[in-house]
Amino acid sequence: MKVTINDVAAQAGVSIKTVSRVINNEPSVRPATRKKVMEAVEALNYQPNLAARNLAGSRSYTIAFIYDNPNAYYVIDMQNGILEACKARGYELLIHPSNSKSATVHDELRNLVEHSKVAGLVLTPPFSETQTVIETVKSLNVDYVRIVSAAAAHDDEENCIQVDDSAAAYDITRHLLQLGHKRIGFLCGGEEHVSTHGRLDGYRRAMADAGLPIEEDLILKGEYSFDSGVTGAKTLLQSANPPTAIFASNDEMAAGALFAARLMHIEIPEQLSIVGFEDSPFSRQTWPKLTTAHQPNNEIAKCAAALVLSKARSKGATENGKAHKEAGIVREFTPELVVRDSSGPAPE
Amino acid sequence: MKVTINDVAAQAGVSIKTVSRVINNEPSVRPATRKKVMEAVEALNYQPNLAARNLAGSRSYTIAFIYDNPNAYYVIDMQNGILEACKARGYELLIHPSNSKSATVHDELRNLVEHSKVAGLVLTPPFSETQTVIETVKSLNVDYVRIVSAAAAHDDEENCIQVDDSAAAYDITRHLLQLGHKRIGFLCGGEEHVSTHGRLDGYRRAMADAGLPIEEDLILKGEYSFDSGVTGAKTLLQSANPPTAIFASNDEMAAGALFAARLMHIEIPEQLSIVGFEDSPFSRQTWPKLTTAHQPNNEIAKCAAALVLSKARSKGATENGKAHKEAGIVREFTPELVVRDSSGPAPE
DNA sequence: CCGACAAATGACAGCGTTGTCATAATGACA
DNA sequence: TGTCATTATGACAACGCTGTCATTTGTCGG
Repeated sequence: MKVTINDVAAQAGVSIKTVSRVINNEPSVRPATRKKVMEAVEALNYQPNLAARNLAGSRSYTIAFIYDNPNAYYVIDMQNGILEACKARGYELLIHPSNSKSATVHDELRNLVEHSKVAGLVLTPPFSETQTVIETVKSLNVDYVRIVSAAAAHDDEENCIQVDDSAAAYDITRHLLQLGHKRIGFLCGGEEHVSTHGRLDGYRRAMADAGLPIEEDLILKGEYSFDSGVTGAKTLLQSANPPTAIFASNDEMAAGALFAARLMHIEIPEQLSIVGFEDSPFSRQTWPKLTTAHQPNNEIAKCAAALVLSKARSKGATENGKAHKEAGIVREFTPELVVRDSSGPAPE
Repeated sequence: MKVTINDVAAQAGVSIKTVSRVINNEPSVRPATRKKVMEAVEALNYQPNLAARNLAGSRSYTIAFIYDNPNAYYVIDMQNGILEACKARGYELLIHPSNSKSATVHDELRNLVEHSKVAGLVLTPPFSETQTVIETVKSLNVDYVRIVSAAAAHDDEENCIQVDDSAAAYDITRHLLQLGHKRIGFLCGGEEHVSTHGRLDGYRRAMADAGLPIEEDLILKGEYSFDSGVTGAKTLLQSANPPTAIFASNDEMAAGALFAARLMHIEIPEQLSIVGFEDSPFSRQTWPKLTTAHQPNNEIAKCAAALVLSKARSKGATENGKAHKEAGIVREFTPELVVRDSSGPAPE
């Protein structure tokens, strides 16, 4: 029923240590021996006991996923991606919701790393972009990968999976410009998100490249929430000279903007274009369906997890500091424009 | 830095076995000794090593959360609730997305239980309501708790946390009836969900109690998705004699119905009332905001996890089959009506 | 105050793996 | 063919805890 390393060793006619070497991909095993062992492993469907590995070994077979993003879709997508990567490599995942604003973040992380002996950390925004968090994980001497908006990588690219918000926002803005819009309102996300600044930057660049003036009155602060989308859109639409299009920094805000427009009896997209960002499921569940930028969260997370695992494993296996770049790990993503029904030609 | 049971034993002046007894709440420890040990544990901030416990002990300190519900909000709420309960008792959580329709469910679960040696399972719908799954977990001789719609508990109440969909649906329907609606359309969820039948049952009872006829033409099949809400609502609204209210089986379908009404230029709630079920975040992000039934998923999950943990622990600690009902664990929930803006008086 | 019995405590052997170090096999070269 | 360096393999302890069983301590009746 329960097959241990001893069974495999017996079946292959070698010592358990040799089996251990094979399953851990250690050197100094003759190809013939390796093959014998592999066959035994296959035949018995042996799977190493994680608890024993964790206990005996110096490294652990668990990574942690840390997040403090309230967006359920985002978190689930990320989590599933990470889970896939873990499963593929026989690792376990520790889920750790947190709060980057909490004063005890440092102790919390330290405790997590030291007590649970995790092999690595995957961090998502805004947690991954918070200065105190970054400093803490660096000081903790643990492998980690931060999923961040491009600008937040700083000089830590090797530990980051970057999302180029600026480029994507540039594309979205250009889409609106090509539809003839000249006055485009911009609803910012929360200040603490680096993506907020990246998206705004993309907007500014696109406007500038089109030779259009940037009216600061059209740029409003917000916080990636439905309510802030409502408020922001109302403000823009009630102004003396309202914009013909609104670029909301995420789908939730865009849904809020849609809501506000509905309240004010403004037809979308005839009288006003609204675009979002992220392509979360409900960008297809609004009326009209949202034009947005597709962010492949699942894929991003998979790469992040694969990267942190490759770090953790290479450290264990080979001491020589080979760069050991694993194939198939993309380190930079640019969300792609998805045109749906909430954007149309500028009125008049 | 890393404090082991040996340190505690030394500090308290007892053997490690006694410390083990104390932290596991085993009998046969003199109160004075227990106190001494507790103090040492406190002083050193000792936390047992999970890997070692799992390896040495017959029981494990990990429970698994199994789900196949595509609703991210639902899953996250549940997950957070379970996580809280686990943390409070020093357990670890294994996340296991699955698919109740897959043919390999049995092997998958068997493998999970036997290989990972989990102490218990928490199952959510529709996974928890699938016959093959139920049979499998029963045969596996593992503690489990199914979160289910009341009717799915069958004769397995001791292992269920029940949600009384029927009662809640009754309340919602009565709310519409009190607003003067007489012809109420009903959009069903997926057949495989027991909640679908419970909610329909509540609707039927409320109609019957109000002395109103039940028109089968007004009851449409669907599948808890936005799209099926759109389709169902369109069908109802385009019929010769459309209803004045639509009861959608969940918020996502209700959002779909809202979408359809919008397409057909029907004013909500003036010309048509629409209600949902579940009170997921986007019931507040539609226009108008949805009248729905609040389902306290986080709380439900916390109770489910607490229940499975109390089962697992009581089995280990005391052999005598004490019922050992833990305080504060609610086993039956009835979602409560939340009136927002999508329901209003019947027209005319 | 003693023996008998129960309660409390501790010694020690695992749990299934990895790490360390000793030993054996292999291959190159004289 | 013998020697030495090198690579391959194995024996055994250790990881931090729990389970089993022996031992000690305490309690109570006589």
